[in-house]
Amino acid sequence: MEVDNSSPTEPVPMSDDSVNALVIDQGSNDQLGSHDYETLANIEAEIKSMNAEQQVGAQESSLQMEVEETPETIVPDVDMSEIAGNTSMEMSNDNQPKFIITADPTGTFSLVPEKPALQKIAPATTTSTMQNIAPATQRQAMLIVQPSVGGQQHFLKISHPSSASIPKDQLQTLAQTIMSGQTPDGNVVLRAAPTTKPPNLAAKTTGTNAAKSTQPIASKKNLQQNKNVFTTKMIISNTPAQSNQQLLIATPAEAAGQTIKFVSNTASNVSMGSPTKTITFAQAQQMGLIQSSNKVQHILPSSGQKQAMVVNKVSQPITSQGSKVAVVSRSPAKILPAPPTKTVAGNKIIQPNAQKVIIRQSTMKNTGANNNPIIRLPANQTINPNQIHQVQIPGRQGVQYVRLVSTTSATGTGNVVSTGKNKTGTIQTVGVTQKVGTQQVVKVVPLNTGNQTLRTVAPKTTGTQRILIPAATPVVQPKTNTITIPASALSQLTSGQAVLSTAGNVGNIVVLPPQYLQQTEDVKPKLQPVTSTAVNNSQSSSSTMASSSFTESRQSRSTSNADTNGIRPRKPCNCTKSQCLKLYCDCFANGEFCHMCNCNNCSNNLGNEEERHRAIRSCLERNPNAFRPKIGKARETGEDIRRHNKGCNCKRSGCLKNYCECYEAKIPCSNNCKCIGCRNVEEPDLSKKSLNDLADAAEVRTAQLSIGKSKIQPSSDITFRPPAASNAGARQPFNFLTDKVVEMTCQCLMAQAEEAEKNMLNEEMSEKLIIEEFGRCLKEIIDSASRADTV
DNA sequence: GAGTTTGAAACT
DNA sequence: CAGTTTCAAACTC
Repeated sequence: MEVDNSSPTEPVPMSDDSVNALVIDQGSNDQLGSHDYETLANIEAEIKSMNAEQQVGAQESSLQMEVEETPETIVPDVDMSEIAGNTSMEMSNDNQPKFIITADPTGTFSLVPEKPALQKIAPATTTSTMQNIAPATQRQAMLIVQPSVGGQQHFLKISHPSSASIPKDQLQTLAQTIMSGQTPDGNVVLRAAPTTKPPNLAAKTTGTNAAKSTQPIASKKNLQQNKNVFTTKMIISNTPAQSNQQLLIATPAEAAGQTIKFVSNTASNVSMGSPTKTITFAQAQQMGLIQSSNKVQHILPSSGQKQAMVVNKVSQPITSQGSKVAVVSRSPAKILPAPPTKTVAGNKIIQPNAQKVIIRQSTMKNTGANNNPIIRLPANQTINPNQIHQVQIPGRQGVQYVRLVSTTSATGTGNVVSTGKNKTGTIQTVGVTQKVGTQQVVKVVPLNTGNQTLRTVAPKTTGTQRILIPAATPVVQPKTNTITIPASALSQLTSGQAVLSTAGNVGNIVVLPPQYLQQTEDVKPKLQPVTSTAVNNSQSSSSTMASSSFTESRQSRSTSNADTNGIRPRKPCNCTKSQCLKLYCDCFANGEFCHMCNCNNCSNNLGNEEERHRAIRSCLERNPNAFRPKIGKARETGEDIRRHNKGCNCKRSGCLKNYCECYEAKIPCSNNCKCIGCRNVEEPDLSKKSLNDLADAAEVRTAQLSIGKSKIQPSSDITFRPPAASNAGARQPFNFLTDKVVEMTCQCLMAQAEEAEKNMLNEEMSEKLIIEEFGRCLKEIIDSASRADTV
């Protein structure tokens, strides 16, 4: 899996034995400064005594974001009105789906519906889960950036659960610490340090934070007046090494107005009306909440129903003290296709009415009935960023196809989006892949059960952030299980394919076009892409790419097609008649939307979703496996080999041109193939080599004897594969008597005859030599057949 | 870039 | 299921 290594820090080695998908930078010295701890502790103490504020705070904003290191969020790329029918300009609309990307104590990330997640951090609705995650003694503060979009005035608010006041200087210090990821005394603020400690033990940890309370700068009323509030939450724990520590760096708002709000994250019961401080954007900048314009996420008011979202993370200074910085700058993501009425200027535009996206670290365990499923990949498996992974999620019917997106951060995380269908409807999942030592883990969480698709968003020029917003509000609390993807399953995944519907034969398609992948030039993959022998199960055109650099290849190929946003199509199609709604179209076949293609009359886009879905259903009716990988794995001679599931039917290309799907996938033809005159055989095949030698000998002799012009091709280029045979009986020697073999055998015999004649041998001796030669040829053929039979 | 070849997909 | 047609990619010039 390709990793976006834009993080300024080196990844921390991950433990192999853990299910942890991600290990976040941690260390004893990776802590908040004492000053910050003091500040935070005070804040936390006040948070304890507050409960409702946080809920209100959560509800006030219709768009909540907790931005953390490498979130991959997907937002509706077009027509937001279509997605969120109930999304009004009122940003306080709470009907919008909200999701939180969480990370459990072990570092496994997942995207979960906001509601349950919020409950976990909202003490007011005390539940067992919540208590488990946010104990009353837990010291956490939450920083919420809420851009007020609907109103005329735009504020940057810092609300604190407590009514007590926070000295301005301390508030500034805290804010700076949070936003910059670095404390005034040089310490680096790290994201949660995953430990094996269960979340509910967090309260037992002794924190040293001492935060002073702040004076509210904005009232809750102000918050409510701010419609279209964009909220970024930052949860800070008092102890960095705490298992449930959550430190999410808020994304600063732009002048459009945001609110930074401290809300309680504890379960304490305190009356509402938590004070909120409201400051202007300029004030915020002054205070250091917003560092600079180019590092600030801009959120612009929506001017229409449609909206796009570009989220840009706050640039975090890199400490020169060797400390680790968990939060790094990210480039924005862009919703695609971009609404025609909107232009994304630079990388800082966020159009409102977006739905809530909360990215936070979770304190949930990664196993158990109430947890999100974790897909554990074999240690020797490498995740192809563009590959579809077939996942069977317990508790759900059908197969989930998970596509790993190459937005991996320095910590080796990436997100996964999938959709599937069960009896209750489509289940969309979002997961995060991470690499722990040699093991990769994908945690999958269903997004909703509605019959709606996820939208895609393309990152802008740099950065790996994605926004994922489900179209439907209904959310099911996922059953969390651990799923292991065997190597064989991985191998059956097809790169270039997006998420597909599953068992139901029909279903939504969640498309995560590879061209939307992060394509930072300076980013070096951390999780190495598959090797040529691994899981380059590419289909059709995509398979021609070297599997070891699948993404890069595609990128390099379409560099000229890169738009201003750096979004490159994986491989533009040129369909003219199929409307890109048939499998002729590679984009469609790969489950992707056409983007920057050269197709005519294209309907493979969001604007024709209905038509597209119909086409998908049609394809699935014809062939339920239509969207499944064509390249699978077969076990032969004790080892897994890749092979075309269906086999090719080449007749004239000799399976040595890219017309042949096997050849294109760089795999030898197999028994599944019905090709004629196949020469796409495995090189080390001894049987083929024997025949090759036979042909070689024939050619050499023919040449030596100058017997006309041999049609035999150079021996080095000749390999034979017996005619297609799907059963063992077909491996009989006579099946090897192809025309060419016969021809070459005759050449050998003729050469022998010529030689005998040349040597002036008598007829008897000549016959003897010829017969002996014939015997050798037959023996070669038989041996080849017997050897091939064992393969 | 236009025309040809090729084989998968779609159709009958 | 087999034969034919359609289609778009691969290939050639």
